[in-house]
Amino acid sequence: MKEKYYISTAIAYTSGKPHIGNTYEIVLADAIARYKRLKGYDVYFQTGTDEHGEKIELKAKEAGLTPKEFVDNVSGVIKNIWDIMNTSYDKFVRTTDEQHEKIVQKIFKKMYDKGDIYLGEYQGLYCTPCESFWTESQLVDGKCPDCGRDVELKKEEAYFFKLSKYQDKLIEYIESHPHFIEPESRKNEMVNNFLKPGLQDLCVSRTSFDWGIPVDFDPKHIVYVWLDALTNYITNIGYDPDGSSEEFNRLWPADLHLIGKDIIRFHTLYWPCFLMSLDLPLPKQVFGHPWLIMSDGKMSKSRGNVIYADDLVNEFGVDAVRYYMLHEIPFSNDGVFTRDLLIERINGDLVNILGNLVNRTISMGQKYFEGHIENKKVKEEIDQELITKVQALEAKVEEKMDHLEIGAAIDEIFEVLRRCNKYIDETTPWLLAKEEEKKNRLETVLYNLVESIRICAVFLFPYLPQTSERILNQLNTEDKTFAFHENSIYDLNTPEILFQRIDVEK
RNA sequence: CGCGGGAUGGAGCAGCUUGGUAGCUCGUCGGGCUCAUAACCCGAAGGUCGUAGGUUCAAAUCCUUCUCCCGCAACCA
Repeated sequence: MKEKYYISTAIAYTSGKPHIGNTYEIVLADAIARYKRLKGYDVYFQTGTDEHGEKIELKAKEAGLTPKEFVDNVSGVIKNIWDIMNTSYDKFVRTTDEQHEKIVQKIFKKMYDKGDIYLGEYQGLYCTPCESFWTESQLVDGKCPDCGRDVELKKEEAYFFKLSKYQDKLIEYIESHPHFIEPESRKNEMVNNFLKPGLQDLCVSRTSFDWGIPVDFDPKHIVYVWLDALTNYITNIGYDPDGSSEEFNRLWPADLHLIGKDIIRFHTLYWPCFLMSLDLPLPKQVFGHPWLIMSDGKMSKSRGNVIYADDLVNEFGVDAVRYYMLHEIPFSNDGVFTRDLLIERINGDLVNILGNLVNRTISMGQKYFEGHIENKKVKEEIDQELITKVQALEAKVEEKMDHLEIGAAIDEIFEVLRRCNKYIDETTPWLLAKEEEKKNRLETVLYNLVESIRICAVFLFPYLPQTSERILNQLNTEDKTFAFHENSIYDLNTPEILFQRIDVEK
């Protein structure tokens, strides 16, 4: 019985087409999911779209569509980009799915019956023309940040969730599970800004708009979007207050919620409290990843610096874009996107180190042995250095991946690829080829290279799935194991260019 | 004094927990090689590790001051 691994991304808000920064998360999750599968886990990878809320109601109106028409379209656009990025999610969920809506209503009712949700009065600073509530910190010079007009204190009937009831239990959980919130700086923010001062009860219903899930026993209230959105992680795997499915019992709790650093609060405070209210275990880890930003700051339409992933894929190919996202963004700092840097990575890493190595090795295999390579075992000391490095790769990649240091894991693989290039210089196959009596030594050298490249290709699969398959295909092998085999037989295919060099005009 | 993170050769980063030759990638310069996508390999130059103090035989690493950058500060997602 394989061990399960449940990973999720946040569900994307269907307010518009996601830009490259918004696309980073699904690629990151995909790399982790593929890696875990490679390591033998039974992975369940869920993503999807979050489709309710006032903002969408407004956007739909602007577009002259019904909210449902609007989100059907945007959800499709998002799913399409996820597919263009070659991501291997198992389920794409939508908060407008009937089943989800039904369970959310049941969850709300269950919390209400339990006494964790109660009817109260929401008091806030309200801007009447904008029909929005604002917090004091959101105000600009004490005025509405949208229109600049005065705000007034307004009261409204609303349902509240008793966050305060679970506060101590949550603090205890966070303290006893030091890796629950990653990176650590985010944990500190949550603990210091929210938990230490004390959690206020959360308003979990709205009456100011209609596009959402109605509270079934009081339909003028709409379920708060976050209660609706967060529960997607359980409703879509078979949670039901009246009896959950076997699948749910197998998958829950999730192993990793991968989310943007901007929504840490919802996932590490509200979500755990909701789960405790439902008497469910908490997810094992929430990782608030950094952002991919432009060199001139955050991407936005008003700045005119928006870049979409599908455009880049059309120009450079999916694996080049994946490589950039996965390699350039550090664990806890934002990564900068520039076109120049993308081209530099393609030429410097994918073309020079990886593509050229595969190409020169296979070319020599064809040139000297017509593609047929066996291990003639005419060994020299220098071989072992390479082989040892290849054999150590699995543990090194694992160490980085366990800490979600994706870029560093990729570096480990490229380190071995560099070592292969060096090995070619050290063994000078073109000189061996000139002497007939060194033919077996030459074949041994090529064998070591081909086998090393095979293993690197296997490890590259989570990050560059297409390239990994192309390499294995060129090597004409089905062997996807990690170990360095001594007795394989290769019949190489003809070499083809993996990545085309990008010419930079100067 | 709200809380937290950061400041390391031209660029981007690692090292700091467990003080003791400052490491990596790119760039620059020089050399080698020719199997390969003008790719690959070797070598060199370049850093008072933000500032000022302290602890210590010894500090990028521990403590304190200050400066600058960034994130968070709840009912928008």
